[in-house]
Amino acid sequence: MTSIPGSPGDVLTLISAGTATTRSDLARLTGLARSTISQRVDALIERGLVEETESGESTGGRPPRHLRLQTEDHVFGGVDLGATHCRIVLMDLSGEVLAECEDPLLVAEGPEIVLAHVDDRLGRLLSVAGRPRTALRALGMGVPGPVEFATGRPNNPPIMPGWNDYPIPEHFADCAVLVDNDVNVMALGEQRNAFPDTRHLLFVKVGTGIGCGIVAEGGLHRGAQGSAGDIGHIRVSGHEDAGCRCGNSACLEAVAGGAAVARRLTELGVPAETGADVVALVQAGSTQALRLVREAGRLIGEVLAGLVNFFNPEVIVIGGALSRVHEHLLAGIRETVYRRSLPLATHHLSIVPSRTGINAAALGAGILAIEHYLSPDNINRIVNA
Amino acid sequence: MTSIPGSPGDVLTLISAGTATTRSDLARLTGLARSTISQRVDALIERGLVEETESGESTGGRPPRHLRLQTEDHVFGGVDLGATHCRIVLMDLSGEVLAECEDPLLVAEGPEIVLAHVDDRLGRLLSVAGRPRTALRALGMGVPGPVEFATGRPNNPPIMPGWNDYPIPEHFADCAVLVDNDVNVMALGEQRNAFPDTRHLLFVKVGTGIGCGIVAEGGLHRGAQGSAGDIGHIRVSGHEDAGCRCGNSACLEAVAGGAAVARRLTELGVPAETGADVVALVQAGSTQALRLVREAGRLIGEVLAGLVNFFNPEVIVIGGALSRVHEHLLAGIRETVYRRSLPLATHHLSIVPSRTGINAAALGAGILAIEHYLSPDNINRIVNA
DNA sequence: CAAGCTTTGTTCGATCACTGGCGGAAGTCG
DNA sequence: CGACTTCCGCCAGTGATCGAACAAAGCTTG
Repeated sequence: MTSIPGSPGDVLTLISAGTATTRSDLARLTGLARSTISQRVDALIERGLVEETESGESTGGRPPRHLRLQTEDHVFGGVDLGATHCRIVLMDLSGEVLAECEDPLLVAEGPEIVLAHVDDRLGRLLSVAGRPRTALRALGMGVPGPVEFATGRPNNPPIMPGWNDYPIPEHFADCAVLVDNDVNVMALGEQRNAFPDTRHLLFVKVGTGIGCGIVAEGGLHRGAQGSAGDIGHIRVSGHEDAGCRCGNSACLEAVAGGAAVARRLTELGVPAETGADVVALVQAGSTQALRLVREAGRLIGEVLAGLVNFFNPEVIVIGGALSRVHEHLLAGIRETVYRRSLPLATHHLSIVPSRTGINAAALGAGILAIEHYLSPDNINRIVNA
Repeated sequence: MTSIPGSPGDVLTLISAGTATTRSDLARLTGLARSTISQRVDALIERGLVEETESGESTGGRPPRHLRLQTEDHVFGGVDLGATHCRIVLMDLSGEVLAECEDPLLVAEGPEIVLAHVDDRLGRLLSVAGRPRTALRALGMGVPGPVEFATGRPNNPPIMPGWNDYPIPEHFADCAVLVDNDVNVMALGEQRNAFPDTRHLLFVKVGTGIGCGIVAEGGLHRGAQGSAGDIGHIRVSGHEDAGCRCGNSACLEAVAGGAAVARRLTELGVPAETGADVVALVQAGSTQALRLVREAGRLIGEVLAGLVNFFNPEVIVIGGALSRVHEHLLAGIRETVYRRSLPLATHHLSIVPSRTGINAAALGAGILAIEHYLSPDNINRIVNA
């Protein structure tokens, strides 16, 4: 029956979430008989999905045998494709990172070259971790542009020439491939790692551009065309003179993105080109850079204030290149959000810097892959096969 | 197992959605044996949830016996509580309206008086429709303020003095009561009635204030504190002088709400007090009123443009008092949204006037009640009892 | 320290829900 | 009018789940 829990997939979900660690736990939580649970767990162990650890502490009777995900036979890849870099992590079923690497790589080289590079590095990571290629179960990938998630095809991505409508998953045979926007996977990674109990979260990436990943009801919100979260081109007041590459003016990105801040710094006589330059200047103690970063925070805060009223998240995470000087950015953001949003929406709202940092996207992409593999439907299919 | 369909609840869901109308349909769709389906359907018929209509058209063999929701034994109430009115509809299990009424009623009279009125009118509607009180299965209610949906308690509602934290459901014994914000139920009603295939929809209510109901993945998004959709206090550019009752300035509501438009009309020498006055003036051919309504549309459009980028809905529905002159309001909204939002997000976006009109909230509230009653969990409980 | 208690996990017969084949019902088609 | 098709109920067979009894393993207590 619907939502009568207890299928192999549900049992595994409870184990993977850490909600249940013993057979008794599972029986209690699912309401199934202990004997049925034993059968299910046996099946999962036989398929290599679960393993027993040695007996744990007794609570007055026979000590339970703890269960956990089997971390040997299954590995997953998380790929963070940026405009100028490629970062890959290899993870086991529990989300532990087994190996990682990062290389400079221009996404503009086109899908053939870039995906061949990914394939090559995945092979190297597998051998570093000592796992056979056949252990690779699924691959998650975050790319810097809009994607039709169902098919894994980029949808007119502005900074990925040659990738439009390219069927990325077909490049990797015998392995499920999930492709999503980079900000989405960052949001997922941050929520799963740092805020597992938070059901509504926004992840704001402040780099050259500005984007936002949306977690609603614990899952990613991608919108009708998969373009949700594109907040870089929302209008901010009082900056009608700032033209944006999108053709409009006063876009958030055109006044508060890393490139925009760098340009304004240059105008003030402090030469800077990229967001990284700005970060360096702030860290070197430039008061002008600091002031502009804080001002950028205020502008981002103005947009976020509206989104807080609209979406009512519990947590807003700030990530991306500029967040390395997050104290100043956050100060500006908080200042505006708490002034301009409704008290009911801000009362329990936290605005925090990213905890997963530079790994956010790759980790999130890996989690996307793991969760796909662990989805009850998929597990039931595996067990019944 | 999870998502193996076929429980009585799932069967009923298919029948109620019109996805399946015969036993064979159900067998095909669920994958269960015909004999099993027959059992299930028998149980549903026995409980009075489903009934057979006479045989339909043959497709070359024995004609199927069509099934539909039993509309006699179950009725549902949908209550639209406004600041100054109370509208109630009585619906059967299929969503058909059996009776309705509307009375002036000040929500500020407080919960005791208002809910006693609701109770009284419900009784009258039941007798008009010729159904016993015991047939009332659930009650949905939309109220003009934020609500903690899980408990049905208003959460510091600004225009509902005396209602803060009042446990509305306790007022109606022996009947499930679901209380939500009025804009939320309007969004739900519009989506279920007019856009059943649309999974992401915004319903914007333009009245004295401005609010927004959010349908994401086919369900209502209420946010962390249930305050999602409160877009009336998002800042619009270029109106720093407009003070708002919330204490800030340049709020959307303070420049484009019905009261704000009326005030600006008065300043231009055309006396008006409320949104209704504005509507009357437009209908009477006042070019100044028309111009201001269109301008209000542009301001609303500016905010919506940002939300379209962020949320990426498929449909935006415009409702509320001012939408009676929707041609002019919509023209302004469309103008700005299509100019300021990203092409990918606007390409398949429709911006349309509400089809359910004045009944939107009451219908939506009724649907909330019906869907609660028809939820697979609840049906399984009923059938197994 | 041995007997009893508590909690965990397994075994196995009983049970119950689902299946799928069969036949009857109720139409269409040639 | 008979052959065919589709729909539906009946019923024995099957397989998954249950629950009671049992075994395991540590704690508790006299």
